[in-house]
Amino acid sequence: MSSAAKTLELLTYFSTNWPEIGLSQLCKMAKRDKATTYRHLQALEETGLIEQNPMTKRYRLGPAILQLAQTREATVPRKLGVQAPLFELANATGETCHVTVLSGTTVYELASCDSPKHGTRAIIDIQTFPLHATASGLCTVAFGPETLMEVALSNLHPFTATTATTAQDLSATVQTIHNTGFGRADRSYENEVQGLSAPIYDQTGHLAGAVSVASVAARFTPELERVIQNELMIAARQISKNWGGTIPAHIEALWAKSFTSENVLETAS
Amino acid sequence: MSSAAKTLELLTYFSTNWPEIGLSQLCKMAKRDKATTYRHLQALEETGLIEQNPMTKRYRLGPAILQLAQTREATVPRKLGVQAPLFELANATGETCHVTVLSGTTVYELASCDSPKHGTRAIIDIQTFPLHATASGLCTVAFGPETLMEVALSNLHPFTATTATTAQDLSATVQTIHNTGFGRADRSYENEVQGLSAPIYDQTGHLAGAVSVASVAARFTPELERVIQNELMIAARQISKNWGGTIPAHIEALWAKSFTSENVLETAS
DNA sequence: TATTGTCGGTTCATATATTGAACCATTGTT
DNA sequence: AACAATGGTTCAATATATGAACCGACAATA
Repeated sequence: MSSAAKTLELLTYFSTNWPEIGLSQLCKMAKRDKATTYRHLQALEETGLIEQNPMTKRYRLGPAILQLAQTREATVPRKLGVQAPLFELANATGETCHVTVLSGTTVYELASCDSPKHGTRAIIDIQTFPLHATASGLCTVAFGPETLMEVALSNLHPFTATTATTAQDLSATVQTIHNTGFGRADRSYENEVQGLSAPIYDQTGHLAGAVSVASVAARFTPELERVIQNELMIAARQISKNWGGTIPAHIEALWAKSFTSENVLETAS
Repeated sequence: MSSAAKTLELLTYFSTNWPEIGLSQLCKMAKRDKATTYRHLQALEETGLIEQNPMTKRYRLGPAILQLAQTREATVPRKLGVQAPLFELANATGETCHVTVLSGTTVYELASCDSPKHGTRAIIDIQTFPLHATASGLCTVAFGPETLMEVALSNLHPFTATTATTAQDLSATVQTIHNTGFGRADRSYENEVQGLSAPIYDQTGHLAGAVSVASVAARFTPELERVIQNELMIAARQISKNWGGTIPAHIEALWAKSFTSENVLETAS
């Protein structure tokens, strides 16, 4: 691992839950030497990516981050095209929704939206989504670049009893997604969460991310699944459009088939 | 210079004007070796701070930036407290306004706001503000930590004929600011731009940044200066309040004195 | 007030990770 | 077909990162 990578990795320890971290604390978290970590922090501080709270002496993310974010969003306006469809999706399904983006071989959360409908909600607070255990991750593996499968296989951490932990499990799960056009995670990341997802595309024509609904497993029914799938299609199409892309014909075909072959009788509300 | 610092420095080459940069191009800009730069870019890509446009093979800022920005703003909600006062300031003065923040020994732009009032506007598009040549920078030197003076002295780049290029010049300029409570840059960064600024404070009680108005020098009059100073005080107080701080009494005293001793006859509109 | 633990920060000999000239493969141009 | 770009890779030389031990400051404990 390069020194630069180690330095950058420190940034991932800052979150809304833990926004300020002292030197010693960060050393424990990152399992690094104090002197090394200190120098790394200084490099980050020089460029403004972090700053030291003058009162507590602890470190927190710095102002340069905002600069960069402005540039990023001005260049590749992802978030802008996500807000409205995601809000719609949360309202229509009554569940917590996420949009993730694929960058390299990592699935990042871009935005999320809670629905006020239910008292209990599925709350996921992670910054990167495991490829093999979440609906978004699985969907990305299924429709993203092939190399992702290897990456997924290299870390089959068993989150729950139903997490795919063997190459066979995983490839079977992904195969199902290939056949239906929807990502699905049956309590495979958290015990009480049922995930469904759909792929998103941008102007490159490649998969750019995924939109997902995290449903509380206890109230998950075939009817709700229909509703969610329907809303996911709408959201995925809209976000793809906003990102300058379209859902490829073969995915649309899968969705159409999925809706005619299984529950023909009614189109979900 | 540490390898990590070199890596991070690459991020500064991305801007809204130049959002995508190829490997060779970046090497020229940063005056670095290709192999080195490539490895640095890979480290940045691993953490999602940049990503490679799969079409053009060029690099651009990545999605992780947005993550971090969310966390930063959730932790230290700077931007939120700036928008409204800055908009007011731009409207009231009819000029382009900026808010800068001090982090370490660097003055970063946080937000800016154009006024639609005039056809010609002062447009400043930089990400960091020179300490010795801009109203924001000078204001920060005057009221920020003392070490800033040394940093300012270490780079007295002559932008225009009136830029302070000697220790004497600079310390005289800063002394004036100490006496008036307003930062001032008389065409010292760009020939046609007259800058005025006021300091901003946060909950630490230390200077946190500055708010500034960049006026087109051709239409700069004593009356306009009065108006701008008045609006700057309002904006600086409001932003400081939003950031959990207040303008220190000694600054308020300077402002009061400035308004009673010089132009007693009228309080600027 | 002495003791102990923890904090942020620093030092320096050791050794490990970084470096860059030269190289390759691909693509588009003349 | 030769040329000049591009992005990407190799390997010996060496500049750079590393971490155990250290320091001074602070807070809690006794």
